[in-house]
Amino acid sequence: MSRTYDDLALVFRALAHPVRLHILDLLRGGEICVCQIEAALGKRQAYISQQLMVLREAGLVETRKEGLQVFYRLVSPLAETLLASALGERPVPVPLFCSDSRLPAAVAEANVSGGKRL
Amino acid sequence: MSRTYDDLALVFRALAHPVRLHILDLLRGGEICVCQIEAALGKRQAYISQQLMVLREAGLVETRKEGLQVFYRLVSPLAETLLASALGERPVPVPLFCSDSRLPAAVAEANVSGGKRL
DNA sequence: AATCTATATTCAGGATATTGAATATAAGGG
DNA sequence: CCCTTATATTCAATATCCTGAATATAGATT
Repeated sequence: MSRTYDDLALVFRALAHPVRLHILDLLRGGEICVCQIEAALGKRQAYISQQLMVLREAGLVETRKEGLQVFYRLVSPLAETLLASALGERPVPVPLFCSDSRLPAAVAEANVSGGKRL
Repeated sequence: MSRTYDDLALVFRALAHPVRLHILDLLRGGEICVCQIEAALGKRQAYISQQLMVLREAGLVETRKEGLQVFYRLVSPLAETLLASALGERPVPVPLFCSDSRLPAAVAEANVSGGKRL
């Protein structure tokens, strides 16, 4: 658990970008797919994908494919802790209109978009 | 308490450098002067001063002059929290060979040399 | 197979960060 | 004053990051 300053600097560097911070903040609520990130941020898809690549290479997130969609999730306890310190504790994400536990995507979407559809 | 992602990114960027992280880690033990940082890191003075300038401009540290020496201290609660998360809680700094409270420098130095990381 | 949809990659430019070298300032002591 | 010590700043070269544009891939659908 005793990382070098170099290792830690790499983590901080990955966090040192407003768009990446925004993405990570969304991921704190649980796994979501790229299209949802794209919708939440209102940026071009390719741009989002570039930032996601940075987060992937820094080891902060991992992916899961489901058909055409790719779901991202936080996998770095350190990053989660740092985000909690920087952004505040996030209330437990409670699905607003859908409680089907077989559909993490739908649940996440409901929370991301503020409970739009479904 | 609700900072923008841009504001937070600036803080993370200041932390995203191994030498600056090392300096900040030293400062967690309390106020120390530049010469001590220089000794602890074994880098050129001008280089240390450059990194300190970055930390100053990011609002993470402030200085106090005492004769020829300049003492630096952490002034950002957020940065302190992030450092604690990344580096672990620091034990209360107990001076090893000197308990003279008029000499924060000596106290800090004792902790610096006793708390090697990396 | 052709095509659509979701996501990823490559490329290039400009912007910014890094860091060594040299120099500048500021304060204390003789 | 001059000198020494402690620290800061400037300059320049290189490296890295940022981001738009274009393109590529992989899976689903017809």
